Amino acid sequence: MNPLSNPAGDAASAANASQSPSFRPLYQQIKALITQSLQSGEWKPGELMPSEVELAGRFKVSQGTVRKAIDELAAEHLVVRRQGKGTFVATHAEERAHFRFLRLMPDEGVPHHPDNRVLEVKRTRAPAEVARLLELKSGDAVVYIKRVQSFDGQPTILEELWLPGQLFKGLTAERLVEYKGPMYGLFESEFGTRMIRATERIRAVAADAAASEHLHVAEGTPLLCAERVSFTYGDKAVELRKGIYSTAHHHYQNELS
Amino acid sequence: MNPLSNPAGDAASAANASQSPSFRPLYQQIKALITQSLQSGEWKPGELMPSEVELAGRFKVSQGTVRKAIDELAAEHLVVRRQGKGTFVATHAEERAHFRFLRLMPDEGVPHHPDNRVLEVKRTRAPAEVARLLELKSGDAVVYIKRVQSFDGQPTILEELWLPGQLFKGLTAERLVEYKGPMYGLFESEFGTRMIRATERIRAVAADAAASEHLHVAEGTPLLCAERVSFTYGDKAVELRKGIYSTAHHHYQNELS
DNA sequence: AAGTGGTCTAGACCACTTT
DNA sequence: AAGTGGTCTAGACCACTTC
Repeated sequence: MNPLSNPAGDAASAANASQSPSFRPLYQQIKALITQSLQSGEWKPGELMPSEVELAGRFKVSQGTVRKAIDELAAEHLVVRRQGKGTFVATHAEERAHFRFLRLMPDEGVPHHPDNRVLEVKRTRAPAEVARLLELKSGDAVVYIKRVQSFDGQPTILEELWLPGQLFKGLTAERLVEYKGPMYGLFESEFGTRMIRATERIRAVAADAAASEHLHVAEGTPLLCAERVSFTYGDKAVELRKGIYSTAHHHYQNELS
Repeated sequence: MNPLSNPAGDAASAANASQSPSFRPLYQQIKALITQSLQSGEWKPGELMPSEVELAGRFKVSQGTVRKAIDELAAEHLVVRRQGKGTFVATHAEERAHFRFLRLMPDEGVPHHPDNRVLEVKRTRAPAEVARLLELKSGDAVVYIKRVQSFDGQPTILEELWLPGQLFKGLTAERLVEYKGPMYGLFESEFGTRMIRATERIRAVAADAAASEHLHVAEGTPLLCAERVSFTYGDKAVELRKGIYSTAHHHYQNELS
């Protein structure tokens, strides 16, 4: 009640009205506001964000509260902190940490001479299964991509992607081929859709005719099958990817922690 | 220099002597001290730890500094915080989150009626490959375990384990069978070795005769092969596990975040 | 009522980067 | 020198659990 004896309590009480049910910490609310600004593109991937003091002033809270909000955003890889420089919006473009979404590693060393060959890009209608996983209606427009990734000249990954047609209107084979760097970099810079997290389901399958042809292995060869659903802000599914990995000289690397 | 104008600077300066090179935050040092106490067994898995105020007193730092140290330990799953109750040493025993190390999930629903059948337990000498991954000398004593895990009566996982002989002296088939709950619970309560994190390498392989027999699949069937190295405190490798998973009705679940 | 972790603030100083 | 994030402290109050 008394600003002098409890300046902290004021802000907290004002925002939360001290209601026990539906209580939400101030820093969570600030975090949500910052996330909205990220989503709306007020600060674009790779750009410098306002400083902590600046944000504290804007939201009328202490720097410590802003700090805790940004701490969580950094832990979720939505922003990157650099001491002395500032806080930056995370980006898939320059980010060396695209290892976050590329888990297939050579048995020794690091990926060498990666090369992408686009086999097909077309606009079509979502099959039932795809629609279900992307939370679309069956028959909605989707972009379909099929490509092969090679390392050291060895074809290693055959993958198919489905993207919501509405979000990726101008996506053509040309732009896909032109673009240098990870595909998620293209998605975020050209189509304003940033992949935040993904879930994968991994199985062992036998090589079918297509896999045999593109990965240069005998039909029936055991291969890894990774089915990925990627999400953007607000846990909205925006990519379905089905990858077939040859694990003769590579493995799927995972950390349990 | 002046305690009145900078009470905070005092503790920090005293500990770090304001040396820029080799600078290490106070809370990191506190974290290391607490980790030592965890490792030494001063507080055992499942037990209640001293409160933050108590620890702050012991280490002669502010509660906020202890708090930041414990925050990181909680993020690494070494301890668990419970509001109103206190901070507890994490345990594999009651921990429902043994999903952290069991990534194979049924295609629908959650694991049902799990059942473990121990096929073999023996003490032997480490093969070169095993010794290398466990950071032992080739020929050192190891415990070898082979078992099959079933879900809903369906044999699904065939796995082999190698453990350093020195750490698991009294480990027999009987104790393994008697023990109810996850194996890591047995390891931590009976042998004082707690698994902290692990790395896995996943491949697709063809079922050999053994896999075919124990998992009831035809020879040549594609199966997942997960090679895991687990680490305890101080990043010391203490388990090598090679699992063969049938992915007919299950998949390896992974979160990319 | 007492104790615990959780939130919030204000202020000082440190480490790092740029001007 | 100035600005940024990073550390540390002290103190108040809140939410939750237990007595």
